[in-house]
Parts: sequence; C-alpha cells; structure tokens
Amino acid sequence: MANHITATQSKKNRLTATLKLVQTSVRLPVEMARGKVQLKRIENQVHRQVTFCKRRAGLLKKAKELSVLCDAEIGVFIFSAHGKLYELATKGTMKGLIERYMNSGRGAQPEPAAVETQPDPDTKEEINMLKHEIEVLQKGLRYMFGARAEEMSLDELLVLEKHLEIWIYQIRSTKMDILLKEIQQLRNKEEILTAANQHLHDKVEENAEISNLATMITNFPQPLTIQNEIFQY
Amino acid sequence: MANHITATQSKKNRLTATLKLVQTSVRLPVEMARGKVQLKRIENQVHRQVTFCKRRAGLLKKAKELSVLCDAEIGVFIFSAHGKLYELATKGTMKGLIERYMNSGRGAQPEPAAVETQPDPDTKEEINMLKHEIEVLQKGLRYMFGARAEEMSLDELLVLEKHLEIWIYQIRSTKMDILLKEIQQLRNKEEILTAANQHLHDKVEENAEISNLATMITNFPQPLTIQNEIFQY
DNA sequence: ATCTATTTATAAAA
DNA sequence: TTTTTATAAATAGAT
Repeated sequence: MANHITATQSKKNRLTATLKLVQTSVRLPVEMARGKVQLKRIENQVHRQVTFCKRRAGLLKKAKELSVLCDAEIGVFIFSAHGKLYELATKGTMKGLIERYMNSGRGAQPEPAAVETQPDPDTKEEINMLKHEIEVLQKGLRYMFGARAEEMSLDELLVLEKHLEIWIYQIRSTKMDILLKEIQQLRNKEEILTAANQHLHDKVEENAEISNLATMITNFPQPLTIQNEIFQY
Repeated sequence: MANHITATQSKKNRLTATLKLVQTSVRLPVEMARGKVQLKRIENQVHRQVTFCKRRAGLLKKAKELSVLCDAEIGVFIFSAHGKLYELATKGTMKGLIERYMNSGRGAQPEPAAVETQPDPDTKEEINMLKHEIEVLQKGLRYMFGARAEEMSLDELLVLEKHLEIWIYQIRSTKMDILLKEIQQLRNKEEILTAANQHLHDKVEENAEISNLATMITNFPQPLTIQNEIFQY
C-alpha cells in the first residue's frame, strides 16, 4: 500500500528523478540550458568568446554574493586566453588581498614572529575593531583639544602628543602666574597697609597722649578700638 | 505551417514571459531556490555557514568550468569570516598566478571601486600600525585623565567622554573658585584697611588740629604724607 | 545585447 | 556536513 501511494505521489518526481539519473549517468559533468556543454574547451571561437563573457560575469557576481552573504573576503582574477585581466577584490584592494594571502602561510616566507598580543584569526574583523578603537580615541582627544584636533591626521597627533606636556604646563603656568602675582600684590598691599595702619595707630595714640590736655575741649567721638574690628575680617 | 508552429510556440512562451515579468518586478535582487535571499549578510550563524559551504563549492566549480571552457587562467581566494583560506588556481600555482597578476601592470587600472582611504600595504603591517596608533592615542588620553584612565576599557572611555565636559568644568571651577575667593578676600581686606587708614588719617588730622596747641611741646617727627607713599603700591 | 528553454545552483529542511 | 527537494538563477543557443 505504502508502495502504491508512494509510487502514485512520486510519479512525477520519480519520473523526473529517473530522467535525471539517466541523464546524469549518461551526460558529462557540465551542461547548461538549451544545450549541454562538455567540460572541455569550446572550440568554436565565437561561442567561446560569448560564453567567456557570460560566465565571467556570472562568476564575479557569485563571488560578490558569497562575500556579502557570508562575510567572506574574496579575490578573483581571470586571465582570458588572450591575456586580458579581469579581477575582483570584494573587500579592500587586490594588493591587500594578495598580501593577506601571502601572510596566511602560502607565501613561503616564514615571517619573524610579529608582536601579536592576541591570536586573532579574523584579520579583517580585527582591523575593523582597531579602526573603531582609534575613532573612539580620536574623538576623545578631539574633545580635549577642541576643534583644532579635528583637522589633524594621526601622524600629526603623534607630534601633538610630544608637545602636549609642555603645552599644558605652559597654559597652567601662565594662568597660575597671573593669579599668584595678583595674590602676592594684594598681600604686599595688605602688609603695607597694615604697617601704615600700625604707624597711624601709633601716631594717634601718641597724639592722644599729647592731646590729653585738650580732651576737655575737643569732643573725641570714639576710642581707637576701631582697628580691632577691622582685623577681624 | 511555419506560422502555426510559431504561434503555438509563442503562446506558452508569452505566458512564461509574462509571469517572469510579474515576478521580476516584485522580487528583490538575489533569490534562490526555496526561499529568497536578500543580498546582505546572513545573520543566522548556521544558515551562513551552510550557505558559505555550498556557495564556496559552487564558486570554485564555476571558476574551473570557466577556465576549461574558455581556456582562461583563473585564481580565486576566499577568506572565510573566520579567516580560513580556500583557494583555487586553475593553471599552475597560485604563486605563479599572483606573479602574472603583479606583472600585468594593474597599478594603473581605472578601478572606481576605491573604498579604502589609506593605502593598504600589508595586512599584518596595518594591524601593527593601528595598534601603535591606539597606543599613542591611549597614552594621550591617559595623560589627560591621569592614572585613572589606565584601568579603563575602551568602552568605558566612551562613557567617560560624555562626562568629560562636566568633569573639566568642575576641576577648573574648583581651582578658579579657590583662587578668586582668595583674591576677593584680599581685596576686601585692602578696602577695609584703606577705609581704616582713611579714618585714622582723619583722626590724626583732627588730633593734629586739636594738638596744635601742644605742638611746641611735642616734637612731631613727620608730616602725615606717609599715606601717599603707601598707596603707590 | 535580448529572449527562452533548460540546466544548475542552492535555500530550507532533514 | 551532506542529501533531498522545490524553486530561483544561470546560461546555451538563437535572434
């Protein structure tokens, strides 16, 4: 029963499958629409050229799709029979890709151990991460330095860093100098005024003694205690 | 006869064509069997891996076919997202292909697909360069922020940046407050002392008038011009 | 280059 | 991964 049902259901499918099997067992690997193509060089010059154009486009398209869909980095170069080069590098440049290829073991160049902090397999990912970090740090520095840093390249930031200590020191120094100078000036004034005050105070007292005789005549408003109040500030 | 055949043939063809057009106008660029796929990174990790396997095989197969059918020399490398390399060189070795590529003078090819701002010399070199730049920038920030930044992750620096303005303002404010307060205090003292001085001066003059009678007796050392000197500071 | 008929490739599921 | 299956994509051959 099951066989019957299966047979009925898969009538079409089986037919297709059977045909496919037959075809598969008979035909050679590469076939295409509206005509089967043996996996061998196309002898007809025109056909070959047309096929080359079409398939080349198809191959590059597939490469791009694979790169995007699966986050892969792909390089393709195609030299036509006539020597013309067609190329594709899905991320970055072909040169960069080739260098990555060389570094990935096949370059036959045992590179002297680079100072890698972490064994990161995904080079591309790492580069993006590092670039992001740099962006963040630059933003931080830019914030500190104001708009001036905005127009600076990383190389310039290197130079800037070397002068940063001096720069900050000078700014701080200048500001502090101004403020401390004013404070010192005021302290000096205070000292002098205090001294003068003392001097005057002495004189007043001296005079007071001297003018004690005239106390009866002059109505001296207040005693000389005012200074005490003054120095309570 | 020919007309009959043609008409019959094109009947089906037209229907097919119409359906195709309808579909074409609705669907998005990349579609495949049993489901349509947007031309964007496949987010599902499993799907992505499966697709990568299949399409990688497909791409390499297509490359081989193109090479054989059209007598082309093709090189393909695929770096998976995880950094694993898959390669194909249809004739000779990949190294030879790369050499041919290098010699084919593709430095002056009008490639409008320039994505990278900076020249990509060597991937590993680039990583080291970026790391060095990060070190420099971090050093700069550390310098600005003091030792505290040393224990901070980069993500924390992002947060820090947002609070930087307030922080700097507070530091500056505090310092300026202290200095300005002292200056104000001293100025107040000066004012009071000056006033007191004036007061005393007045008193002295008053007393002088009063004690004029006793001038003969007391040897008054100096006139009261001392204040002028004082206020020249 | 454009148009079909067909073959291939492959997404989803197992 | 690999296979299966339904469906989308690629493309051979013709125009």
